[in-house]
Amino acid sequence: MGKQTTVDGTVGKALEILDLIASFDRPVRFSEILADSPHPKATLYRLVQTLTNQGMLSFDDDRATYQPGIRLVRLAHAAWRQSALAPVARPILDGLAKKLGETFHLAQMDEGQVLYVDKRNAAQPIEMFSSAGKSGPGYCTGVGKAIMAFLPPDVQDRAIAKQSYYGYTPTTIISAEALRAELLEIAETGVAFDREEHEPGIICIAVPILNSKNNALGALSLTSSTRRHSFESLKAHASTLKTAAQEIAQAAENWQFPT
Amino acid sequence: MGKQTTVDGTVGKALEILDLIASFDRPVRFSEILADSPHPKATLYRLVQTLTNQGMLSFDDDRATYQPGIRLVRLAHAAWRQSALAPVARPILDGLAKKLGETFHLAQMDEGQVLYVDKRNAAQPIEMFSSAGKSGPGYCTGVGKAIMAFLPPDVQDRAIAKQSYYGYTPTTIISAEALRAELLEIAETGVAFDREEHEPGIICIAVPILNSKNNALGALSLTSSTRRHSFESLKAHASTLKTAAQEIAQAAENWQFPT
DNA sequence: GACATTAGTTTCAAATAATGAAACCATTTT
DNA sequence: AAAATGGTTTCATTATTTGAAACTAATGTC
Repeated sequence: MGKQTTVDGTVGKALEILDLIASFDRPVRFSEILADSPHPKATLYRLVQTLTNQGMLSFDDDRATYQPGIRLVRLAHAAWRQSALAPVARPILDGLAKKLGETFHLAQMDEGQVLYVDKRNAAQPIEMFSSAGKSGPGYCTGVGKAIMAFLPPDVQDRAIAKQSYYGYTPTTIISAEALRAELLEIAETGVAFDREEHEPGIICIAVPILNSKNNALGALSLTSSTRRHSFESLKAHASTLKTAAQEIAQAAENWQFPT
Repeated sequence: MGKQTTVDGTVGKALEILDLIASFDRPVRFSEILADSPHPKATLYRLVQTLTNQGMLSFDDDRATYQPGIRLVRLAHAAWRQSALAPVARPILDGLAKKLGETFHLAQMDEGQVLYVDKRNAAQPIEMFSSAGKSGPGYCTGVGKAIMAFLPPDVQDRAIAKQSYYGYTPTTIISAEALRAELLEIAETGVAFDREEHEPGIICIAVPILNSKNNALGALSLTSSTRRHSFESLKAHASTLKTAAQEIAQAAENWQFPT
């Protein structure tokens, strides 16, 4: 009878509020949160207080605004270090960027959303959190499709269902059926493309990083613009990317802990 | 009667567990968490389940282990972007690193702990989350002392009380009284030093980043080794650092949002 | 300067969710 | 086969959360 709106008691509600506040992307006043939240004033008030006490939100006394707190950054550090992929992939990404002078992304998937966990750009110095931690849609990015194509059926179904299918550009995939068809093809070839589906002029080739069961742990992509590359010239990098992805998978698999 | 052990209901407990799991710094099994937690099995079990459902923890099916989840990384991205200091300080840090070819840290304080929010190293490319998000003790680092010296009395008292005073090296400050004395001095001069107090051979000079009320928003430091620098040569950078800190403070203060 | 409005905080009885001892199940060990 | 370990579920009890409403403080209006 209808979908469970995912709340998981008080903790769920509190985290929902965190998300909400983060989504504003600027300090917000209590009343703004209230307007966007389903909770009554008093309830929200106490929840926000708790989060603030806990350092998950920080409160600016002068401006009376809330924003995501610094405790999150500390926790995320632990998450990142352990997200099997990012740390082990670093040397490999470095190598790719140095050798090819292109822009590479390492991404994982979280609830149908692509989460970039690392990025290399031979030209500019690395950006910090400003790019790692960023997230984007799964259905219209190379990495997103590469990952989705190699997900266990049930997880894949959920991921497909969670996409928005908003038409960013004329080539964006705007239906679950079309996405399913493309995922099948990607599962065959092991390579995904972004054909200006998210942003005009931006194209990319992506390959999944697969574990021993052939499930995607993440994906690796080379991003470029239509001015720099044609699809043919992108395809030329496919095997290099595949090799790198395999190396990363290998390294991740081997990265076990002493017992 | 006795100190409130900071729990804030269910949400507090859940976050405590997150911290606990993060502190292991490797995937952990349920029983390991149980052993280190004050909660009975069933309670902990449900809490961990909730956190996993919520993506704050991720569960490895094969190994039956938990680790900090990827949703944290996404949230932290928002936190970092908004932590008034880090984004506005970027160009200034870049400039310092390029000009002086030294290692710089930008840090804030969270509950008496120093949290590094950015780092520049002229020699090597920037490390990502691997250094940003890292945290360290406040009482034996340059940035920690620089910040603590410029905290409102009540906050400072709490920060002083929360230090461990573990003697990392022979020069480590190992009592609250000694720390207080040094903080007074730092408040006078506006400059803090780490005299190999945290790690042998590592020294640093740090200055606070102050808001208009003379309270510390964070601190900026130049870190080096005893081989590269004497204290005198570090001191020579004091005014450069102070200027940079002022610029950052200025930029942070001005960084308001359109109304 | 009184009056109204908006924004934030507190109260308290009712509703709900968290608790944890114990039982249970599934593996692994002896 | 028996015992132990590790994880999961149950359910009556207990404690927390809930939210309508009352309240306070600050700001705006006439």
